[in-house]
Amino acid sequence: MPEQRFTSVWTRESKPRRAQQGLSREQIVRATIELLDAEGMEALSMRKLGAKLGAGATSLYWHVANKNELLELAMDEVFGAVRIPDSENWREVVSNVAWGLRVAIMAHPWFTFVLGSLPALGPNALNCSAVLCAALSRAGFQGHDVDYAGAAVLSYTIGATAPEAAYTSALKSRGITMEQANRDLAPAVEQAVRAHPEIHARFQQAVDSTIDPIAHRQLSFDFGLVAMLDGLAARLPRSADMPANHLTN
Amino acid sequence: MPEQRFTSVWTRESKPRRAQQGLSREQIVRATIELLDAEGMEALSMRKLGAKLGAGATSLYWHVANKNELLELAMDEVFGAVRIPDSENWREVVSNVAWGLRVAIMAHPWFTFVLGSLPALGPNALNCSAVLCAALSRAGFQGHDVDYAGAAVLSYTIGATAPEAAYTSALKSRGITMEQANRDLAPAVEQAVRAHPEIHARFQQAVDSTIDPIAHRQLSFDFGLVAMLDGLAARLPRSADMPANHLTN
DNA sequence: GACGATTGTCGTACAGTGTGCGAGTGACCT
DNA sequence: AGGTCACTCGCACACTGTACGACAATCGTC
Repeated sequence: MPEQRFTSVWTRESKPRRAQQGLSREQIVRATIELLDAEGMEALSMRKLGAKLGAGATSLYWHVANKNELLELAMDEVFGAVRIPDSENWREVVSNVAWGLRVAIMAHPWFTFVLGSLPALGPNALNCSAVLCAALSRAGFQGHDVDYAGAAVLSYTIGATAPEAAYTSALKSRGITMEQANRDLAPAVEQAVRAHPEIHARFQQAVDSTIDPIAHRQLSFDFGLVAMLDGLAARLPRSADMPANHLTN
Repeated sequence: MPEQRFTSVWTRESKPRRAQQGLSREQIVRATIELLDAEGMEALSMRKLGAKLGAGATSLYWHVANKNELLELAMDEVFGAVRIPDSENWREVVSNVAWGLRVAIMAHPWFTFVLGSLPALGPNALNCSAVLCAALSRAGFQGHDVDYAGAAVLSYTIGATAPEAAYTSALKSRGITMEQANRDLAPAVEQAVRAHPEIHARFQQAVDSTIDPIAHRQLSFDFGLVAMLDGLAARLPRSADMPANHLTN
């Protein structure tokens, strides 16, 4: 049996391109993202995408090996949308990248779906990593710890945002408002809270509607991010720079 | 237009069940997990699942509303596989739950895929949350901070493990060994590292094969987890309990 | 026991999917 | 002028989730 090779958009050299004419890979990826944003993950089909571009479905296969490659490209584009801050303060850099990534993910909820199925090896993903690592390196981390710390921040950011994006996206794709969902969830939540009194706030938005759920989640995200940064800072040789002075009480 | 309602396996009361006969929901979920484990996400089809159970494909629809519900159930089963520790020490509890969840996810790589598309509202997911929150509450967190801290740990754990599981799963489903993948990735990695010298360790497994990649990732996971726990501990009123004394240097 | 209601199974069918293949088209280079 | 590429696309195949309605089996009630 001939052993398979590992392939990804990022592991093959690109084909030579003729002068601009008709479809281009960039154009296709852009259309893919538009379609995904507008109609969600399961509405994306090659035929629909082709139609949107005024082309046949199979024409796309000249520019892209398969649908998965297309998704890899789209995912990396989201990583590319993260604005990279320019600052000397490592906490500021790391924090801004994390927030930027969060915003990008929330704007493209299908992102977490793709991330769950395909590895993220694109240049923009690597760049996000690299920016974090550079800042952490300047902060004083050394050796493997640089990568570990960078991965930790990235992991937290993605892990915190993914379920949130999945949820809002699930609502949107079924055409349900958040109020309606909260109303539908209310009995189940009530029962869950009765069984586990410890988690009263996690779903409190569903019962207590005076709290803005979006603000609530931002607070939650910030709490974890600050904790992570504090934990990292404590690892630095002399951590004389800046206490944890953030918007959480 | 009649507004849609939000539905999930967990938001509808279960049907009355007659005495055990033929298919059962538990049996179906078990078979689903077996099939997913063995052949991966995209190999799961209702027809194949029916065949595996010696039943027609559409018979399944009596016990389950649709494929998504089935995935929700399977996902919650994974949450249920996390062994809940019994300890007074909050760090031990939290740390063990995090590691347990990590192990469960790695054993069922399709998990992160489902998590990316469907919200996790099942009892076992809630229970994981609740156990964490209970420990954190005993540790001294109060009010919303309890939930925030619990969510932070869960988020980090999932975010750190998801891409890893996705990657190994992608390899497995294409029948590629890790050595082969590393070989295929090597040129791309080399180029990436040249462009971003900051991230030399993230892919070092691909070049320097003397490091066991699995151990490497465990170290990385532990690093972030300890940082998160340290950051949380620092938030406690009097953090006189136990320094960060773990396997990282 | 009889009989209607409920629970459960399944064959068929429909609309739609990703993508392999091979024929076609036009632009470029020699 | 002729050949070689970069592309586009129609067709076809195997396969998907699931709505529907016809069946069988078992139950509660008389």
